[in-house]
Amino acid sequence: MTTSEENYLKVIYHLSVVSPKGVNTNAIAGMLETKASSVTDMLKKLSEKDLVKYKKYQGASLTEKGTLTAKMIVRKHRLWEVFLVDKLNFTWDEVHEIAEELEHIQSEKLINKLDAFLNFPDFDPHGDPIPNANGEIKKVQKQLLSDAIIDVSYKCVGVKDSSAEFLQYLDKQQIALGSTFKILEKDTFDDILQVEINGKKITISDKIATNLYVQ
Amino acid sequence: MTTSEENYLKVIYHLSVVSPKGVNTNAIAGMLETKASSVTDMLKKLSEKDLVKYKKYQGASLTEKGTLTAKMIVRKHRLWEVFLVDKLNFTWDEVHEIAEELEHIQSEKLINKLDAFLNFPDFDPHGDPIPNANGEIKKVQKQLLSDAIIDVSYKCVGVKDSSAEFLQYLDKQQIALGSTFKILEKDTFDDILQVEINGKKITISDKIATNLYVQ
DNA sequence: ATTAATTTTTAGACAAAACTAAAAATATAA
DNA sequence: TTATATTTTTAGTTTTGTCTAAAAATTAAT
Repeated sequence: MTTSEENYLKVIYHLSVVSPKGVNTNAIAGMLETKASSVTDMLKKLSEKDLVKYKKYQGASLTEKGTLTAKMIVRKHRLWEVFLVDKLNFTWDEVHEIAEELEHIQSEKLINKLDAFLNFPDFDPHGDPIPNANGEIKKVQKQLLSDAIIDVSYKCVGVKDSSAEFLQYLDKQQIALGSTFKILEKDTFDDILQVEINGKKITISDKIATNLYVQ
Repeated sequence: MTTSEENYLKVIYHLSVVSPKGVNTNAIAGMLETKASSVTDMLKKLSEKDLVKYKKYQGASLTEKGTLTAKMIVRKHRLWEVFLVDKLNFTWDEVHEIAEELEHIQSEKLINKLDAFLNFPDFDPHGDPIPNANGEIKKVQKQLLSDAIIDVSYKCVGVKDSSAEFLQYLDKQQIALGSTFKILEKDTFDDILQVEINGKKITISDKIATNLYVQ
């Protein structure tokens, strides 16, 4: 498996959540910052290897083999993120880029020993679930803060957007995984929320509320 | 920097210890399991980048910039080895291969944080010195067991051959870094040694004695 | 000091993964 | 439903790092 092939599988895996019956060539190209023609070439190659189901003009989806492979890459990515944050004291906005490299290290023994060293975490520093060694993922009930109900208490369990900019904004607002939320007021016109976070009252825009998962 | 360029620098760095005035094209090819013609191509490229001093038919040596780059790769390799052994409980014969991949992860911040996490180790699991963030290497007085004197007490501080086979053989003989040695008898004809290791008397062949560093 | 052997370099080709530009298929709109 | 727009694929290049085979330079040997 080359790094390039792995990156394609990972992107198709992530895009399949929203397009389960077939991921568009252009969508893949967009995620990988490459051209559609390059994607076509790679889809043929991955199809030959029985990792991707691909019919011309019909988009791509992962085979069972491809899905498991993709999950193992995601597993590696997220475990390394936990390592970087928990053990090396990186902040949650710094780890994605480094994990993008580390996820391509091959040894299965390495990743299973790392998993044990980290005490078999279920979630990465952004609240995303970590597939176990069999590819099983602990599904968890969560909703966007924007869909939350007034006066009910919630806990922040994840972010939808995990860009460095967004994460740094959350740091500035002192919002982190585990923060407690209660919506005090919801403006129906512009969707701006008055929220109590960890006891403090602040105003939160719709853009933030639609990118925070609570429980 | 590509992985391939880094591997060439690393090999030239290691071979320079024995051929300081210029490393042969064939020697590099041998270490990298590639062909001499490929080496010539790469030497030209590295020379353009001012990492290698290269004159046709004259062999290659590292520039100052190339030396520092090579040292940083060696630093990464050896720090990862310490991590694998000390934190993930790998054995010393398992770590080289994995470190060959990990040494190409780019982030400098990562490696410095890893260094701190490991408490700034001076030596890797095979007794080889770890360059610090400035490329400085703690030089240490050591000699081969084959050059040791009868009836003097020594401590094992490193291995010259760090192949998995040799390391596994040492494990079987219960020889590890820190083991104490005393040569009891030296056969001048076939160079076989009678040695006391950690209090136990055993026979050691010349091949072993010329691959163990003591102090 | 020539000749022979070895090492190194050049020249030309190839595979992987990308690209551009043009053609083909599909989707959208009048 | 036909025309237009968009998406996807094909065809042909490029770059990186490798290869083989042949030529050139160096080293060793008689």
